[in-house]
Amino acid sequence: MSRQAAKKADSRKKTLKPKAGWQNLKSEQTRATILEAAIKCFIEIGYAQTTTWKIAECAGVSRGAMTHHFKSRNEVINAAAAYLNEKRSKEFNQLLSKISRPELLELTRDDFLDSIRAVGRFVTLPSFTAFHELTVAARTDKELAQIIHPVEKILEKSITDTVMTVFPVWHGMENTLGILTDLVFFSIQGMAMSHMHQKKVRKERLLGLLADEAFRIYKLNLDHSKAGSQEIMRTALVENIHN
Amino acid sequence: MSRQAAKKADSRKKTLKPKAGWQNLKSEQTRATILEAAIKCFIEIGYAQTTTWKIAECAGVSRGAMTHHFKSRNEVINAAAAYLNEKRSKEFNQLLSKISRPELLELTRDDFLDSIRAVGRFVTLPSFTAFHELTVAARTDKELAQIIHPVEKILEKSITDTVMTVFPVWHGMENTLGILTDLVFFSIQGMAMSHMHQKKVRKERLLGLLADEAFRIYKLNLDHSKAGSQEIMRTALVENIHN
DNA sequence: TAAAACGAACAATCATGTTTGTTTTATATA
DNA sequence: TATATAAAACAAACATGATTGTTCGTTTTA
Repeated sequence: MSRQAAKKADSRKKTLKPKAGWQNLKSEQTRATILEAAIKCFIEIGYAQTTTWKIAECAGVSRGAMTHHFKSRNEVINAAAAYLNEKRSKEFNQLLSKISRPELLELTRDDFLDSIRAVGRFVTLPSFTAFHELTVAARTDKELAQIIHPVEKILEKSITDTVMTVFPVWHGMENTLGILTDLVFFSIQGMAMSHMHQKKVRKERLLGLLADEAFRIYKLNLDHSKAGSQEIMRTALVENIHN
Repeated sequence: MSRQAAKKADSRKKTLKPKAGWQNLKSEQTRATILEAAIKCFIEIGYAQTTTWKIAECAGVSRGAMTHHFKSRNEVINAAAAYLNEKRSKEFNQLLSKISRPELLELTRDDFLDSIRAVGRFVTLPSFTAFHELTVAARTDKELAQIIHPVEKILEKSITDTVMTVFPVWHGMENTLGILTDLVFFSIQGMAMSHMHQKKVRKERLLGLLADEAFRIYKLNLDHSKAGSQEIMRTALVENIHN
C-alpha cells in the first residue's frame, strides 16, 4: 500500500474517530490496565502499601511504561479514583437494574427487601473496599480529598437517579426516599466496615428490619399522599408515631 | 514491703528528695505520653504516615527513648491499639453515664433520642477517628488485625454491658436491644465515615428517625412482654408489621 | 523521520532497626 | 552517711532497605 493511500485511510478514520488508531487504542488499554491494577492493589494490599512499583508489577508493565502514562504517583492515584467511581456507578446501576420495576404503582415489603439486598451486595463488592481505602486515605491527604469528595457526591446523585429511574413510583416522594436512602446506606455501610461475630445472622436480621421500617414509612407517606396531602416531613412522622 | 517503704521514706527525708518510686512513675508516664502521641498521629496524619520518628517528635522524646520503651514499631502500634480501646470504652461509659436512668421502669422516645445522641457524640470523638484508621489498616495487616479484632469484640461487649447497667429496664429484652444496637451503631458509624453535603440536617433527621423506630420496636416488644409472652423475635415483628 | 510506547537503571529521600554512649535513679554495703 | 554499682531512661548516629522521581536507551507506530 502506498503511503498516500495509507494517509488517506488514516485521515478518514481520524475525521470519524479522532482518537482511533491502534496506538491510541493500545495506549488507552494499557492505561485502563494500570488503573485496574491500582484498584486491585488498593484492595489486596491497601492504599498505603500501594507503591508505583507494585501497580506496575500487578499490571504487568514496566515502571517506565507507567511513568509514560502517568507522570507522578499522584496522577495514577487520582486517575484510579475517578476510574473507580465510574466503575461503582455502573455496578450500582447493574445491581438495581436486575430488580427494576418501572411499571409498579406501589411497592411491597419484598420490593424493599430486594433493593436493600442490592445495596448489601453493592458494599460487598471489591470496589467498595477500594473506595473505602481511598476515603480513609483522603482524610489526611488533601490532594486526594479534592479528587474523592466531588466524586463521592457525584456517586450519591447517581445512586438517587438510578433509584428514581428503576422505581418511578418514588416521584413526588423525594424527601422520604432521601431519608430512607440515608438510613439504608449508612447502616449497611457501617456494618460492612465493622468486624463482628455472627456477621451472617446479624446482617440478615438488619436487612429484614430495614425492609420493615422502610416499607412502613413509605406506606405511611403514601397513604397520606393519596389523601391529597403534601409529602409528610419527618417531624410530622414523629408526631404520627407518638400518638 | 513496709520495712522497705519506711527505709525509703527515711532516706528521702534526710536527702531532701520528696519524690520516690520516681523512675517507675516517670517511666509509666512517658509510656503513656508516647501512646497518646501515637494516637494523636493516627488522627492528625493517618496511620500510614505515622512513623516512629513522628510519634517520638509528637511525644517530645528522642527516638532512642522510644526504642527503650518499645523495641519495635509493631510494639508501639499494638500498645497504642490496646490503649485506645480502653480509652474508648471509658469514653462510652462516661457519655452514657451522663444520661443514666437506672430507676426507669419504662423508656420514652426522648430517652432513646438521648442515647442515640450519645452514640452520635461517641463517633465524633477523635478516638473514633483513630480507631477507624486502625480498623482499615488492620484489613491488610495481619499482625494488627490480631490485636484489633479481639479488642473490637471486647469493646462491643463493653458497650452492651454499659447499656444494661445504665438502663436496667432492658433486662429480659436482650434480643431487642441487640438488634437496635446494631441498627443505631451501624447507621451512625456509617454516617460518620461518609463525606456528604448537608451533613448537619441529615444527621439530625437520621437521629430522629432512629429514635422513632427504636422506640416503636421497643414499645411493641414491651407490650408483648407485659402480656406474658416471650420476647418477640424479629420474624414475628415482621409478621406483625405485615398484617 | 518524528513521536509515542516501553524498559532499565541511578540518585535522593526516608523509615526502620541496631548499636553505642551518656545521664539519672535505686540499692546494697562499708 | 557516703559511695559504689547495677539498672533503667534517654540520646545520637549508622546501615539497610524501600520508594520516588528522573534520566537515558530501545522498540514500535504514524
